[in-house]
Amino acid sequence: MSESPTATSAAASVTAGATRAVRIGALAQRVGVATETLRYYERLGLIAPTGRSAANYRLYGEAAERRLLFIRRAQALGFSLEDIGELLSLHHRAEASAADAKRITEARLREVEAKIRDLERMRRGLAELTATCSGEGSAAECPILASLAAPEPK
Amino acid sequence: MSESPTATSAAASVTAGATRAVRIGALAQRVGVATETLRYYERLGLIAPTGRSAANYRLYGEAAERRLLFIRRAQALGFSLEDIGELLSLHHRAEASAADAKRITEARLREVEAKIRDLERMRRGLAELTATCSGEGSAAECPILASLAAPEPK
DNA sequence: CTTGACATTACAGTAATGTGTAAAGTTTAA
DNA sequence: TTAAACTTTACACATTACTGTAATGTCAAG
Repeated sequence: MSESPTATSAAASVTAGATRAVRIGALAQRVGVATETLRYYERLGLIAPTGRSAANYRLYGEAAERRLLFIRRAQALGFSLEDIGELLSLHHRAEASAADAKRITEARLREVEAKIRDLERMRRGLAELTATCSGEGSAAECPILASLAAPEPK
Repeated sequence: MSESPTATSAAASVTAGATRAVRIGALAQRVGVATETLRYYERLGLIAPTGRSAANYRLYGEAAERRLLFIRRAQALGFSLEDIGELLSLHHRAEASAADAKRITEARLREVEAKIRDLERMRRGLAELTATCSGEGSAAECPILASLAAPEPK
């Protein structure tokens, strides 16, 4: 079985030409995610192996790494995996329009801004509470608990 | 069975004295949550019925409503139900210290602030992306997609 | 007496993004 | 050759805060 030029052996030794197919573990390590995550992304349709080895192992080309980096950057911006799927599909459908990508991005921006406003409101409320409580004495005298229990939350 | 002064009939008709026990549906409607939510809170140990009717229905006194309002106010400030459980238990344990409530509140404040910083970073990134894309042309020319796909996310 | 609204318990499902496991087969290095 | 490391599939579990369902029992009104 050692003379068969399977893609696996190519991954391990051949440095020539176009393809350097790697298995899932190697790809996962390169981009810093778990192999299970890659299979999960595959189920979601975000990424697929280029092919399979003779033993049915997933094999990935270089495009896979770029695709995963795309996913990570988009995640860092707060896009959901569903959004990311759309962005990826726009990315390689030439007939897609830039307007679609812009629409998705603006929608996400509005969501992020809304969430920031919510959290700012919480932050102000929490800051007020901590400011009123010296941390001394019993819970019965604690202004934080009193404020939460008050009939008028002000 | 009609002359037995069950708590249920008391809830329905008696207006005298200290107790106005209500069933789960009435309490839920008053505070604007679903009955399933109240049973869920009970499983978490956040609230318990004052007693049970002859037919084993949950019966709640006035304290229940105040307790639920406490929960809602704390939720609005971003406390998890687990945190809320702690705050509630501090609230009615006289020997508890105000420092505990302050510690929980400050921890929550720090989490909220951290989340705001994350979201601010996302907001800036998303705003930059939307600014660079006119929305005209094909996806191939879209600076948003180009930026996400770029080897250097800058 | 029947109908409809309300209650009970126990358990399964949702959303989002993974993580972990079992049982089996494959590849690599010593 | 053998052991360690890797991969496969299919499925269950983690988190948070609920929501829904089934099968059954109870209560008020007409």
